[in-house]
Amino acid sequence: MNADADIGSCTAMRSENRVGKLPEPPSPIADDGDAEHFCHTCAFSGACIAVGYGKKELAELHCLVEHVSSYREGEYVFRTGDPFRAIYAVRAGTVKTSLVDEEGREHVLGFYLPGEVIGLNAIYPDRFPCDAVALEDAQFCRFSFPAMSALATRLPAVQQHLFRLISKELGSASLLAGDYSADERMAAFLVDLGERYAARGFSGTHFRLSMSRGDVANYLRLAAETVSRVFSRFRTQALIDVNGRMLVLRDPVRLRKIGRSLLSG
Amino acid sequence: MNADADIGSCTAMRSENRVGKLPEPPSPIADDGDAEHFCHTCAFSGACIAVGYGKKELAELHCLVEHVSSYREGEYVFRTGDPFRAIYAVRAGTVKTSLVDEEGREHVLGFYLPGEVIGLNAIYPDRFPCDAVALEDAQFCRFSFPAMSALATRLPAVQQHLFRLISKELGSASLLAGDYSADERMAAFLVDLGERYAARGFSGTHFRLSMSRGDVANYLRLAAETVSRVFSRFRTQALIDVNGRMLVLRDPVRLRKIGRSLLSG
DNA sequence: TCGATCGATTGATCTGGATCAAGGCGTGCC
DNA sequence: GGCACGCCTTGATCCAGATCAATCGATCGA
Repeated sequence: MNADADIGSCTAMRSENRVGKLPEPPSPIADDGDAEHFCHTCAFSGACIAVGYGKKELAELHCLVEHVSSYREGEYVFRTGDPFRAIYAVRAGTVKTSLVDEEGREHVLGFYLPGEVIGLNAIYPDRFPCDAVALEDAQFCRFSFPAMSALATRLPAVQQHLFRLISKELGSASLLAGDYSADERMAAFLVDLGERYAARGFSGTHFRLSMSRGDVANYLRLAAETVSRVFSRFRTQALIDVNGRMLVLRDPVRLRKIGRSLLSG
Repeated sequence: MNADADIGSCTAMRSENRVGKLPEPPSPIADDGDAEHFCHTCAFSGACIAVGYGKKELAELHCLVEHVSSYREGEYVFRTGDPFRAIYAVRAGTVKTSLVDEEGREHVLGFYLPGEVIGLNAIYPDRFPCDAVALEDAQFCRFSFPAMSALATRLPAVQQHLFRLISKELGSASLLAGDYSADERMAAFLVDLGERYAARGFSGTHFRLSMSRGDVANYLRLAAETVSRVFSRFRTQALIDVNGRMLVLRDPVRLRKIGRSLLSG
């Protein structure tokens, strides 16, 4: 549904999601721990790019990571209009991308979890068409896009990966553009989030929403009150447990059924 | 707004749009006429890829065109689930892409004019995630995607072009996913269509809608009746003239203002 | 400890656009 | 020519979700 995209995966993560019922889970971090000893700090030694590439590719990508940056909650990774130079792999934290239209209304484009990539929509206009804000303290690996393209020229696997990355995000965006009910959207959103966490090695049923109700609402094209109401309804239907931002998917199967039109489509 | 994308442009078109007030315009065809003598019939000799590449690239791309196909109105170029092998450049006619969800509801993803490319959203799933139907008799150049990728590996310009193509479509899809009123959507849609026609050398203010009201409605997430009503309202406001499917943008400036949140964003 | 502030929930009401319904109009076919 | 079928338009009504409003915590700084 959303941009479930990663550069080569960063999937070597082994971190356990220690969430039990509704305690605060550890802030997810994409860190492989070992696996070629890359992606340790994502600084010089890390590329957050592991699975699927050989050592040669790894070493090359490795050199691409220009810079690892940390941002505090609320800080901007980039802003609308900034010249496009690089894409960013989220290493820790969650990012929201959004744009403010001519009327001053905000439109949330997406939420990005550790292991996912932001900035791909900037390639065409050659400027960032949206803002990217850290919803929690976050870390990123910054990849120079020109350098990455050059590498892609030499390594077909990298090129292919980039194509797939953008194409995947295109598919997600198109789906979200469709006409669906509030329940369908919410269910699909929750299941999708769960699956993305699960893909990173975290719990797919117990997690913390790092964004406000307002952000969820905006993303799903709903009002914040509607999001609240749907949560309540889903709770009385034993589909989920919500406690503030802590969330438990109690019946992922039924949720998936509700949101099926938007999922895996 | 929509996928205003072309492979290298096909822009050498010189065809005049002979539409006066509301007569039937010629069916737009992307044909450069001369310019390296490519893209004549788009068969063996044409690649529909011209501007920006040197002769070498042209010659190479040229060889990529596997196949030129003609479709009658209503025929499918590809269907949901078909294995992804190639992308298609529209040479003539208009194409609608759409998907049918689990509930059986259709969701129109986009309309593609001559010079634009369909199939890019199939890269990731490696299958076409939607149907593509000719809304009028149409012609396409078919490019093997593996071959194109291989070429992109050798020719950075081609790679860059592909990245931009997908990224552009991603931007359009995200915009459309936002929350806007019926008027904003319609105005933006009309202006965007006009601009895309204009970019191909046709009139940007006098053109024929090749899709039904129902298709426009579905694309804009509205009911067909609403599209009709907005047309009527825009007409009484002297913004447009509509006569069946013939359309005149009488006040593009004001239209653009109405749809500005969705345009050039 | 006390406000103050901000986010979330819940209730009451409103409304943009959907849905239902009834013609009109053009086009093609017999 | 005339009929039938699709598409489009227009009017009447309905409803999902927005908006307005009130309350209830949390969190936080003084």
